[in-house]
Amino acid sequence: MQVKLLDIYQRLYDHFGPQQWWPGETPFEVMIGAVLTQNTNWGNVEKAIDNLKRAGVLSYEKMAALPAGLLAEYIRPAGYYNIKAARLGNLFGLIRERYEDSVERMLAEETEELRQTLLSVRGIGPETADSILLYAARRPVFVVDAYTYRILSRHDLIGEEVTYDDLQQFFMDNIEPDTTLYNEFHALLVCAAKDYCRKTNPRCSACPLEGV
DNA sequence: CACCAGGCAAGTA
DNA sequence: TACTTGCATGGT
Repeated sequence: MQVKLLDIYQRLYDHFGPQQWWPGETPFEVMIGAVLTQNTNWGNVEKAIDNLKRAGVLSYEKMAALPAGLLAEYIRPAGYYNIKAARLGNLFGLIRERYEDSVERMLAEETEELRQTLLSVRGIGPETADSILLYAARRPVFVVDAYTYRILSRHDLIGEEVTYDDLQQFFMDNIEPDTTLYNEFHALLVCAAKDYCRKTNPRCSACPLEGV
């Protein structure tokens, strides 16, 4: 492709500044947030995580031992609380059975192997798996989401038919592996989509990507 | 009131 | 295979 992705990144960074996404205190907290934020506003996820913190159960050992119904109550503000409680339970099952109850051992797994393993968990799809890899395990893995599609297609940079893996590969083929850069770029695309590329606002006015 | 939010899986034909 | 639906709270 002719357009330089780094040019897009630079424009967005100049316009919006650093985003400092996902400032969780531990990789475990970040991982939980990755599941809770599925199709959900981050503000609601913070409420759920705050519930877990105040209850003193925001650790693998404590959370994995909770009855499903109680876990669901804590994460209620994040929405879809029953299904998310089940999904977290599935993730804890993976940690128990494959990584000997050790989050550290899981996060130390080789990147591609860990990605495939995460994808085998019911309730963890590509975006959640890659968010865990990038934001919790700090691997240089690009996270694609609905906003990534929307922005690139609105600017005629991709076709409507590209898959998640296509788009991820496109970014990773054109940008050097860099965890911090991938982190900021993803956050900036979300930021731009919210401000200029909403579903109800197909024509961007004052868009920082005008003319790319 | 309607619409949206940092998805994913199951059901239907 | 290709669409559609369910899951659910909270902010604008």
